[in-house]
Amino acid sequence: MRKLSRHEWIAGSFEAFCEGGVDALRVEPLAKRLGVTKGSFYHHFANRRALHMELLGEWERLGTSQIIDDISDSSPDASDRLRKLAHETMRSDPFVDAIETGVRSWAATDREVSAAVARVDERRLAFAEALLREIGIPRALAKRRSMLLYRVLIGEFMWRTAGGPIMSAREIDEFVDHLIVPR
Amino acid sequence: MRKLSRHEWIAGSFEAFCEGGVDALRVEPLAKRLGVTKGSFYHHFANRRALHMELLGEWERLGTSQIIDDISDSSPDASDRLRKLAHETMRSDPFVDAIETGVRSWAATDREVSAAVARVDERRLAFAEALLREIGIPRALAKRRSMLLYRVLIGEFMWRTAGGPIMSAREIDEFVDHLIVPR
DNA sequence: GATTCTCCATACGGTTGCGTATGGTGTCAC
DNA sequence: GTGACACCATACGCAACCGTATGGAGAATC
Repeated sequence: MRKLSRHEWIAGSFEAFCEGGVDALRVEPLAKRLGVTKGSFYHHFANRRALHMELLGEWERLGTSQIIDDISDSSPDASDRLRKLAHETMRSDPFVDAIETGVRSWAATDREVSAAVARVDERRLAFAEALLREIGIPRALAKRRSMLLYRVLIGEFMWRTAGGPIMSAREIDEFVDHLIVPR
Repeated sequence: MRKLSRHEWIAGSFEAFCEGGVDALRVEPLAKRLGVTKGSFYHHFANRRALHMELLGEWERLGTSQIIDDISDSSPDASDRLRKLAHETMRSDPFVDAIETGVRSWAATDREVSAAVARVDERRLAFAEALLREIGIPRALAKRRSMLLYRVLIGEFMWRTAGGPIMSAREIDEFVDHLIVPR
């Protein structure tokens, strides 16, 4: 008899989420997928919603700290770090694409989710804005440019998910060049 | 006894789609919403999928011609038209936001939908690219910049749907300025 | 006013999924 | 080996929804 930990349930759910969004997070199909019955699920989670919120929380935790920590001490030059941030986040990764677009789509019909997305967005934007200010861009302009960067990033995720061509390194560089120009 | 035309069904479905995405396009809830029973639905449509494809087709038809026709003969100056295009498409309209994000989210899990989205994207991109070329941007650069514009647009839709601040006129202008700079 | 056609209500069977209740199986502690 | 505990299977009731079958109401046609 197969025995699963709570974490194995979460990991399996993430996979399912990537393939089918929230709608794929159904107890019985997940159980079948994991080779158990829903008896296992209801041992680990109170209900369906509990799993959803667990995944959302996980996304929120990883969604900010991960990349930010990675970038923060990569170079003493702020524009290098910004460039690296752009390349890292734009890097094509079907797993990341699916999660980011999935969560954002989900947010459209769920207040709790959109609140989490808003928190993540805020932290990511603050990070990008701080980099731009360190480069020497004045406050208001840095704010606008960081939002522009973020819109491009979200657009890129959605775009790739729909099957569009990946943003090339050259495009990314051109774009970063524009962001860091003093004006 | 209330009698509905096929078109009234489609219009009502669009509303529901704006509020809840594809998932809200369910026969019985829609019927209740429209004040009839599903007997009416199955008189006008073969099945649920048929309605979905009808709406998708409608979106594809309107999604391109609408704005493009509006812009095409608005000014003799191409950069003015590009600026107008940016402002028009970025204009905040909850109805448009919901549909654009809803269709794009839907595309993530449905081949037929993602194909339609790809066709619409292609035509919109071609239009923007043509404007940039008319302005004098060389072919390859115009292609990259039109894709950048489009990513920002998609990002803006998703961003607003999640509750983020609307892109200001100033931000749009700054961005267009960057797109039309000769380099 | 009988016929016909359009549109719809109702009833039905079938599927999928949620959540609960209950008991079973394996694994430790001792 | 006997509790105790963690984990799971099974069975159940319930709800939502799909699609079909059938007949009825109303308007139009003649």
